[in-house]
Amino acid sequence: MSADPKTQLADLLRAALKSVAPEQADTPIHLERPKQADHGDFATNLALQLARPLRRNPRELAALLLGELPADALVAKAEVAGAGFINFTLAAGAKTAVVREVLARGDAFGRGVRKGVKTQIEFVSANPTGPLHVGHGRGAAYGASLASLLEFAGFDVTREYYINDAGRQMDILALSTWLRYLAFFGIEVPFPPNAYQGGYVIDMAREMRDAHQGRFARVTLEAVLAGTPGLPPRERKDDEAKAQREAHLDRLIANAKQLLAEDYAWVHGFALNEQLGDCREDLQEFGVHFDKWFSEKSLFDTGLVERAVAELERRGHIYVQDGAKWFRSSGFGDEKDRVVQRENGMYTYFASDIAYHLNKYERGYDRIIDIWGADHHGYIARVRGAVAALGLPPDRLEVALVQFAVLYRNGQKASMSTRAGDFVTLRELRREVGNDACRFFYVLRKSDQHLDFDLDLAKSQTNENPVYYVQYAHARVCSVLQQWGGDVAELAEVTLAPLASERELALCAQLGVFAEVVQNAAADHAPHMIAFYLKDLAGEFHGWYNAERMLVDDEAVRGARLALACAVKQVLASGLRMLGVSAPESM
RNA sequence: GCGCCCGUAGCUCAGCUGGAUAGAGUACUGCCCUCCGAAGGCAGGGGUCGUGCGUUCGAAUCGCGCCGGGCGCGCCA
Repeated sequence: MSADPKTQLADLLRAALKSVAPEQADTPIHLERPKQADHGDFATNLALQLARPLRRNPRELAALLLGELPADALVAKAEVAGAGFINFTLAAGAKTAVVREVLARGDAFGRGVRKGVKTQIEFVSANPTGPLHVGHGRGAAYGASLASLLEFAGFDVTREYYINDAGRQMDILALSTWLRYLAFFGIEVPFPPNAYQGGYVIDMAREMRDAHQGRFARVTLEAVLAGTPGLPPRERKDDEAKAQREAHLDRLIANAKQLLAEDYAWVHGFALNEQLGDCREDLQEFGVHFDKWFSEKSLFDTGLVERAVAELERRGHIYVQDGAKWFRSSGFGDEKDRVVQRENGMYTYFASDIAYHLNKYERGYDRIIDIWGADHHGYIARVRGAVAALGLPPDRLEVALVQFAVLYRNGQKASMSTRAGDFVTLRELRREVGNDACRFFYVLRKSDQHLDFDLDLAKSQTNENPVYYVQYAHARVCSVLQQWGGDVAELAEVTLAPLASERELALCAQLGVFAEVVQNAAADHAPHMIAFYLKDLAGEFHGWYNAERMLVDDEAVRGARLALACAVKQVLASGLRMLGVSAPESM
């Protein structure tokens, strides 16, 4: 298979460059697609770049380069323009050739060849303490799309979810569930305002009661509350009151562990499994798949957390102060040092995260991509620092930040606190808007850009969602092909000479950039570029569709046009697939 | 206070890593279904790219200073 026009042109230019200026033969050759049609199909600023080192007029250099350009059937016209650009117009045959290539390669068209680059992507990783909300949804849609995109670009991708099953938040969930459960047996412990308020907690408590009756209720109100500092008045919002509420909660947890003894692990595990199961189901319905669910707790069970901290210590990056162990992250680009092991002997979340990243490296990934909420950006320096301190190459670790989605309802910001139980869940959103619109909408802007998610708009005006525009183009092609009724496979052999109108050639050019868009989007971690590309491609198609008929009597014209439409359909399907959006045959 | 992100059409956003006359969608105006799907197309108005310097052949894009907005700065996770 011949190389694509862009590489061929670059080769021709390289040859010309070598004879015009051998000493500058390494100058990178940049070819771009001009915005204006009369600037041809490709343009290069090579002469402008050479002007400075060679101390020569750029237009003269451009003319010299053109003089030395080897003749090739690919190029129909090449001319010097503007300040010293060289504009190329391709032969019509070179432009339409992409149609045959798409039809020949099918799903594989546009795929990159970087096989063997092991890439791990970790995303969502929400605490399993309640339903996923709209913010998690964005991380899920972004991560899943990026993973598919990288895979399409040729990387060997593993998708991973990190389960925070070892921390205080899980204890709070277990406690919350237990307190709701106790209420069924007349033990009415005042429900702490900083425990999980959501109705799903009561549902879990009810399940516990139905399955186990009073097994976990052989306690008294006094015993549950023993030693707690009590709750400050609701209206108090000062730091002291907050600290007291947290202390109250911690004491309740301690009491629960003591009173339930071995049953505490059961309650904890029950709540975890319920929420994790719900989360998995939710993501699966959303078309988001994971290859591995990695437990934070397992890092403790296998002793990796201990080993990671010990390794940092061995390398001299740990010191003790105020009874706690500190990692000297300030020596690795962080703004200050961080605690890894508390005064009470407990490891911090940071410690297990160091261990987790050590584990990722030990599994031998070439690229490790973490997708975090943008509020974690202050966390990057310390994790990267820890990686470096462990003697691992920090360049392999890439962090992509996803800004929160801010919900608007009736023009008002909607609250999204999980603990308050007042938020819109991903599941609710999916049911209202549909998975396709949801996935597309989420990746329609750069991930590090704030997303104003207007619920009313997304719910009530689904027909205006751009996803339908792209899907409609796909369905239209399917519809025409069906009415034609011929053998699609034969279209791959058809002569493409009848494709000559401006619209048809522009459409071919659009198909031709697909592989490039994929590579750029992959390099930038930017699946939104795929979404925008699809919108553009669909737009070109709709315009053409309205201007020309495909099912005409002239067999040659009909064949060529159907072949083009078929190629468009293929690329639309490939792109939509990357974004986790369906490509319907009819709608 | 320090750090990161952002400021482009009335609104929501792109802008291919420095290129030629800054683009879509939406909204507004006027057209196009006896015609493969009108969830579509065509045409039109709409801009000091927050702002001021600088870097160079050339800046929405790179650097610095302001102005405005978001987020983060725990022995929480």
